Amino acid sequence: MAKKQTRKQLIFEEAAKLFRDKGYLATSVRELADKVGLEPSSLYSHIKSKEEILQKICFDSAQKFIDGINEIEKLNATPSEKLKALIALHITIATEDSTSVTVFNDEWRHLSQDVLKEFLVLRRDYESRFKNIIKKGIELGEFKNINPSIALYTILTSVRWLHYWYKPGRQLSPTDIEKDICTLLIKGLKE
Amino acid sequence: MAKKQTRKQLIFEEAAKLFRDKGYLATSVRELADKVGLEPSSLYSHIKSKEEILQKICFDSAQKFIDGINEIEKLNATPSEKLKALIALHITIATEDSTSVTVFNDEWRHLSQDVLKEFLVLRRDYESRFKNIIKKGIELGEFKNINPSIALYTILTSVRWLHYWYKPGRQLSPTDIEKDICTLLIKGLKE
DNA sequence: ATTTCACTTACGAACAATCGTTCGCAAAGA
DNA sequence: TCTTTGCGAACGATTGTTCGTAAGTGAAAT
Repeated sequence: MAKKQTRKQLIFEEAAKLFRDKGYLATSVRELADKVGLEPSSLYSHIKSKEEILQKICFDSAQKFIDGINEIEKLNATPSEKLKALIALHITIATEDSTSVTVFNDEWRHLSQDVLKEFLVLRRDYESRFKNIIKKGIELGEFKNINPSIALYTILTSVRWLHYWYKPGRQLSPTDIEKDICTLLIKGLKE
Repeated sequence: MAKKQTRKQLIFEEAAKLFRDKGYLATSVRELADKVGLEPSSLYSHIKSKEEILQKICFDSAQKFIDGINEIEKLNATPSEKLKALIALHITIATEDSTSVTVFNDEWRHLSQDVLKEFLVLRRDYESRFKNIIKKGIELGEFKNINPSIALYTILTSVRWLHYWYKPGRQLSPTDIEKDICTLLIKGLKE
């Protein structure tokens, strides 16, 4: 039982790495089997399909963001503080689960129709809640009167390069990175 | 001759759209042929290979950015002004060539080894020149003392969502968008 | 301690489908 | 007549997955 969990886990981990490095479509089941040390057909004792793996990665990652924003919304804090917490959340997830998050960001569109629809609902909901925090901040005069969608997407995507640059063991810690990105987005680059 | 150009152009345009919507690997030559109104084999009277199309899209887009930064570097302007011009450049390209730029951003990694190497050289060079402008701004005290790489990548990627949100005919013009994004990145969201 | 039994895991072979591309040949245009 | 363009058929390669079967595993029964 414990061993089975380990094998299955290994498959998902190696798959995530391959999806990240080559993309979902460019990753073959045979290649994955090779990484895990099995024959292709043997994989199917552990997984239902190749797409099942992508689904798990995408929805697990999504859940992390949702859990995060759930906590942040509960906070008794100003929009400024909540926004900072959100940026911190994204950076934490991007540095701690860099592999999965890259796949989540770049490969979700290869989900099959039904699952894709589910996924997009989650995403739309998340974006809407994020946007509400921005809107609130504008209302209260904490934020500049910028189009909320523009602010939302600029902030959302401005954290999406991390996986490609950040390597654990870099001189800069996630905390340092977080500080700089927060500064840039909230106070601007200009001195 | 004119007709040939038109046909070939049509193929590249339809291919770009398909690559944007489904990804390079998920786009089949048969599907492309269908869009163009030809049989698959007939495509090869106009193109050398499927990858040739991807190459053209990627390098043509790259050239636009390079041309842009060439002009900007020549300007007798402060780093602040140059940065603004760079952001404007990215937004202009993203709104005017939204299709190609999306492919350029998301599909370059499917270029074959040799060409990929070339491509990455161009990109590294561009990023380095962009970063130098940021560094200069920090030196002169125009910009905050943020890690230049972090500033670079945050700015670079913060413009990459446009293709997904921007549709010609939206209430917001590219100029409006540009204004908001510049404000956000340079002066920050905080009032 | 040994045997039995059910269940999980692994394998080799093969499947149908799809992929990008080639080839010989005909039609069309200059 | 020569070159360009288009087509149908087919190529070899690769794709995700299935199937029958054998080996391994752990608990229950002898």
